[in-house]
Amino acid sequence: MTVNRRCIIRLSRYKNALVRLKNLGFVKVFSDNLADAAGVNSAQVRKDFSIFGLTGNKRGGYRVDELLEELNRILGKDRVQEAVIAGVGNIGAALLQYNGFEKEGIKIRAGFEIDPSKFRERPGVSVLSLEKMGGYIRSNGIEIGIIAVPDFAAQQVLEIMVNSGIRGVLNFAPIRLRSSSSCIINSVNLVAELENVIYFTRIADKNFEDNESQNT
Amino acid sequence: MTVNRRCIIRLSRYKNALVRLKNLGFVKVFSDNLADAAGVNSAQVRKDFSIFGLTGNKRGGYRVDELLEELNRILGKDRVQEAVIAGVGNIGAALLQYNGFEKEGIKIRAGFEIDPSKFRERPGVSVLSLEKMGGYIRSNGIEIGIIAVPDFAAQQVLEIMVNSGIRGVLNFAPIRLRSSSSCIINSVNLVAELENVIYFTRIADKNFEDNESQNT
DNA sequence: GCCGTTTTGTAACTTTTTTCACAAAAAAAA
DNA sequence: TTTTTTTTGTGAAAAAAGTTACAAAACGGC
Repeated sequence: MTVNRRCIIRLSRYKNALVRLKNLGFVKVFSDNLADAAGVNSAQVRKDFSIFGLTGNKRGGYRVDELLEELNRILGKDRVQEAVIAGVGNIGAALLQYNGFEKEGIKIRAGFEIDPSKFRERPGVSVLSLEKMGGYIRSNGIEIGIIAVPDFAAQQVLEIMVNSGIRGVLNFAPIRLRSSSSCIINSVNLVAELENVIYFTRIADKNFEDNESQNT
Repeated sequence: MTVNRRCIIRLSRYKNALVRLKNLGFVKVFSDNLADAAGVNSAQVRKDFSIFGLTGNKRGGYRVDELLEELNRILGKDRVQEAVIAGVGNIGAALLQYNGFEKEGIKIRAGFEIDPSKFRERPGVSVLSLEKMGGYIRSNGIEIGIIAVPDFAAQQVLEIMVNSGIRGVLNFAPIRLRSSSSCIINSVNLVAELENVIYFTRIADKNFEDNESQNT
């Protein structure tokens, strides 16, 4: 009954599925369809919806339009969300230009770097000195930050962000960040995610070999 | 007692923490230290270790060297893991050059694209036509794939990968991929992760406002 | 060598998350 | 209109994940 990280991730998935269904001309949708698209049980879908008071019609399912609008509202899409990125290396630069965010109403306003060779003024998104980050966040009232600096610099960058008014952070540095409760942190560790794939792939290989040897 | 996704993610974190501790000159480590570094309970650490038969010494903790070696073995670091990337747009290009993978013994061998303007032969990593992907995977015996193509192309790319011998995939396309059980899929949805941050940030703001209005 | 202290390993418990199952509602069919 | 069918919404049950708590072991000081 509580709203947790995974629950919100599921809402994002339902939303994505709905956008696709809408583009295909669907007008209504059943919990079953969304469950399938999100890879969960249909009761899970209905339960998630009930948490947020999203209701459908018995036998009629949910109206795609309405549901999409509600999900967008819940996920904060009723206004453009602005964010900044610290660290414009490989990952940071990619995110700075990534059109997936813009499509979903998230606008990356600027990037900040320590390496001057990466500075550049651009029409939409500038890359500025990391020293200017605090001031930028404060004067533009930015609340969301993305950390894509090396692990040894991440905690310090976080502190600048939080002190300047950032309330939520998506962190790509492979280290645990500590923050006051006033700042939400969500970490994505790309290496760990790939190690995860590698682990389960090898396990599967092993099981397969085991099965084969059993068959002999 | 079961090995699940989160458990392996934790192992990666313990491993990262151990590397840092080793560089700081630590010779032994306690479950407490690792728990702290990974943001979990110390019993969780010991339980995770017990699943894999990793033992320490009562009162003596764990030897950093040994533990690191064991974790590396479990996570498949006893040999270089090779991977290919489909889609060399923003995210794909960043991952192609990301040094975090190489540092952890994961070698991205090639990228594959549909857009010829992105083709290029490079000393280490070439970007080739997507049409060549199947052949490349097969002739090099690659088992791990990274999908960074747009959502509408992802399922098709997955099928080429699986048919060519890929056994595990890290997927960045914001769509649910369906595969035979012979291929492990782990999806990272960057927009959903950021939406997650935004959601909880707004909730926190709301609670804060609520608290303030209570104080008035 | 003995004693107090610290830390592991794990069994039992608690909490969280997911699934099952079904009454109630509503559409469609008869 | 009545019956049948389908699908929601939600308690209750099950499964999974995480925490507590403590006996057993091992280190260091005396």
